[in-house]
Amino acid sequence: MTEETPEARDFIRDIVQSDLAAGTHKSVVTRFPPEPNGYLHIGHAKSICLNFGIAQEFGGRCHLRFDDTNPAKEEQEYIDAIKDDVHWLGFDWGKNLHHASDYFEQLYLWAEKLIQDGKAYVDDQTADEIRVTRGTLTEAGTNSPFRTRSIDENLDLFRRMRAGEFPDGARVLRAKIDMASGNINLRDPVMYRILHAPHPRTGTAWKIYPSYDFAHGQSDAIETITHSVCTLEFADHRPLYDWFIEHLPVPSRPRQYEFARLNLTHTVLSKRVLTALVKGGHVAGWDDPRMPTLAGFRRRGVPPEAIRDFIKRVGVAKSNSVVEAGMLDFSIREALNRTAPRRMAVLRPLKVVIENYPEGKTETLEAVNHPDDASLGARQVTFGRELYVEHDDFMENPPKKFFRLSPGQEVRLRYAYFIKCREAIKNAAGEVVELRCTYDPETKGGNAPDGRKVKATLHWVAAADAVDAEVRLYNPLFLSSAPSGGEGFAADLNPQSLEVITNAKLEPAIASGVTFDALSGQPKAVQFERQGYFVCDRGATKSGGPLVFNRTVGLRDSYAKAKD
RNA sequence: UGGGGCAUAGCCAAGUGGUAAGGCAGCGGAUUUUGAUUCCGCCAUUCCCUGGUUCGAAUCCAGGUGCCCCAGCCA
Repeated sequence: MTEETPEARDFIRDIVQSDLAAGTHKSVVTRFPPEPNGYLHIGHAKSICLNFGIAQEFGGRCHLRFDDTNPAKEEQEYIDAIKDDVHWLGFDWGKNLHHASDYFEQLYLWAEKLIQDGKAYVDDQTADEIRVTRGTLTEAGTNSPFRTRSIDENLDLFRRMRAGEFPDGARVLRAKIDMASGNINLRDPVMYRILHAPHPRTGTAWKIYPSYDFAHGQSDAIETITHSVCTLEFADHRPLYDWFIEHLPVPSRPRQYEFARLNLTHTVLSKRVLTALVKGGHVAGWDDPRMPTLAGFRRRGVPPEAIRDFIKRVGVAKSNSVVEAGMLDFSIREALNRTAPRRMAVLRPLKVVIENYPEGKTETLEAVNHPDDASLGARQVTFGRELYVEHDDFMENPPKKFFRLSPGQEVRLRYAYFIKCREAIKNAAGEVVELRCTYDPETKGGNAPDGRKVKATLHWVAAADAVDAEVRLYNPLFLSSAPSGGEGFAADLNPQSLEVITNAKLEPAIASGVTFDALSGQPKAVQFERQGYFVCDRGATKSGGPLVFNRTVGLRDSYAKAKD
């Protein structure tokens, strides 16, 4: 029934497969290593799907490992949110939850070993001095005056760094590699810095913290990670990754592979900018439905399978690319189309009075819940003399290809009757505020016994039992398709990214039964016919107040497209 | 000659010497009580450029060009 996009093939999976075939590894072990300094976004989803996906497909395992080596930026809130999001996306690390901080003691011991081997030294230079002596992209650096310190002095100093004897920034531990290397990462990289900051997990136990470069590869080795997959910008670090692994008695030999990170049009996937968006109040939070965060997508009603499908379609390669946001919309619609029950909701109501329908009378009509899936059943809708239709579905002076309501034009009200517009009533400002129509009682259910056809079918809601709701429509966060994410990013923000409609009219069956899943409490997707997919926003729906719906994604609209 | 990476359609992306997959978008057309869905069909004589090797090159060789990343005690 559900058609899965064919299994992805990519250069990383090819490597895994041949390593397995060659017996290099008996099973594959990967890891997803987020730093808990922000929420996960769809770019992380690519890494999650890759790492967990490989483990699943090849019968291995994938660890969740927090790369928590910088307590100055990391917070427990982010750790919790990341775990939630990975689970929501559909992956499970089982017992394999790890933290780089679990290995602080081992890492420290290995640092001492490097000192003892004459491959690391304590540098007393200031950060500025280190920067200057590192050289430039085209000129070699120069050796630190402390580079030739004795092993004993290095050991003593390093132990005193750990003991907290020195203030932040006073000294660092550096690997002794090559200040003239063309690869700047090899110019005696910093392994440890002094940081008197409490850590979310280790508290105040440590006064020094390992750098990414010294922590990551060794953590991989400790966990017997076979394939350490990361993004392209770390390719330059691979020689350093290998250098530490080669010079240390680590328990396994992981290999690093790099792929191109995901970029999406009309948004930004940089933690720096996303954090600024939240902290600057440009959005309502990390889970604002306009955010490209997993939390944002979830709140907007995007099902996790849609994100997985999208990631699968995008593929994995090494060339930088920017994927059109429309491709994600496609995956979302495809997932939702299969499962979302249909309902009628009028977003911008225009009152309709059926003049030849008896005053005070109502009747009940049957409407199917899904046109292609009878198992979803049917529900009853009320029809009466006064109705609401979509304001956009009426035009007083329609252009050629406008098939909807206009004076004298007959259309079908879905599941109900044919109606014909007799007159449009306007207010003092000349705006159409009400339509006077007639209906054909012979067309009950929506077909004319005489075989005549109409060119449009409209959704509608009976005034008698319409339920009021607020509906929030979301549009791209940024105006330009490729926002720079630079300093002035705020000027590029789309002022129309959120449209709030406060007077929508829903058929009552929306309020009862299709809003939240009884067991999981998750919002249930519903299609408002001819408009799009929506979910109830529980956070915004206050008890006693009107329901609040978020538009997940609109339906394709070839008419709107043809108009432009 | 700093180091590293990448160039295949509007956007992704296969292809690894045998004559350019697939998806998204777009464009036609059929079906349709959602201008939705579904279904059919079209959409690169050419793979950044220029030479070369070869019966044969997107794939191999040489030389160019363009774009991305790196000078945090961030990851």
